[in-house]
Amino acid sequence: MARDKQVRLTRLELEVMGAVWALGSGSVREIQEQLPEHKRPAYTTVQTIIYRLEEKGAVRRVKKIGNAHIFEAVVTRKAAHNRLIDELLHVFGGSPRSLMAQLVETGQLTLQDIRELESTLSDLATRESAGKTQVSDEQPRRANKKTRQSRNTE
Amino acid sequence: MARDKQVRLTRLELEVMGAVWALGSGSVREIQEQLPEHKRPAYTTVQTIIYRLEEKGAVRRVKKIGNAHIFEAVVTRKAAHNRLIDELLHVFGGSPRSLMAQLVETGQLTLQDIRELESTLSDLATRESAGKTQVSDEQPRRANKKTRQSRNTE
DNA sequence: ACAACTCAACCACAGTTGTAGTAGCTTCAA
DNA sequence: TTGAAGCTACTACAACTGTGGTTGAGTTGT
Repeated sequence: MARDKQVRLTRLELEVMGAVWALGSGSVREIQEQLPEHKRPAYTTVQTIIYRLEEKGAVRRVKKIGNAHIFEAVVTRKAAHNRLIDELLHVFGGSPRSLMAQLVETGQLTLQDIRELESTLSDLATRESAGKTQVSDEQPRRANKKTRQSRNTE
Repeated sequence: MARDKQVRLTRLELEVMGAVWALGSGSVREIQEQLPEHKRPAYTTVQTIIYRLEEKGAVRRVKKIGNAHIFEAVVTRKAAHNRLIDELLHVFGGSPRSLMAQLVETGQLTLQDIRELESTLSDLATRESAGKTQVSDEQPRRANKKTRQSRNTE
């Protein structure tokens, strides 16, 4: 459960959060360098965004190494993604189905994908009864022994 | 085919476009009144948005009734939705699957839904071979004789 | 101990968005 | 033909976004 903080993130903020999530934690410099070189803003731009994210409560300073602050995400990737989905769904009149339909229609989702999802899912539903199972947040292909500490809040 | 105009729409603009799509065409007043009463902006606010949408090429004036201009959408609902999906997908690392996974995880999409979609889809795929089939954009339940002129661009 | 670096803090600024007021045409009913 | 009502075309403006410069303090190798 754990009520997640609801913040609206802009495009650039999301981009930066992406870097933070990928890093786990890091300095502004590290975060900047984590961003793809082509669309990599100036150091101070990233810094500004980090500050704004901090005000919004999306990241926080955890410690200081040398004279550099180390930041980490407060808002989880999942929470942020959820927010986005909700907004998208709102536009779609709240129907996840029409969303999916369109994904299919544009070929972004194949029948194949759906079948896979379905089987994964029904498996999951079955074993659901006994023991908590966590659906992985990302890289659903590599089923390694869980990427980092993924708490229930994540 | 038919290359659709790619415009970025803001939340409010989308809201207004929603009204325009729903109406087919209408005056600023009609569009305003089409919006849900709770979040209904002032007349002039809607007017401003319409003007901006016009500049962006998302709507156009089709005629004049009395002294009121009648607007209609240039950008289709589908095109706009697609744009949104693409952006969301970008955030999700381009994977529609993780998007779906999350929809499922949050219970916004049930196994049931997926199965239905799957069967609808495989049916469709089968008859695809012979004759163009159009997956409906909205209200998939009421199969009435097409809501107005829906051109191939829609 | 100091020069060379690196960061943190601020500041700036234009473009976008949300929101709406005002002034002045047009129309329509009397 | 006139006045009310409805519209259009402008204007305003604050908050939010994207982008990055400047300045000065902290850290470090030599």
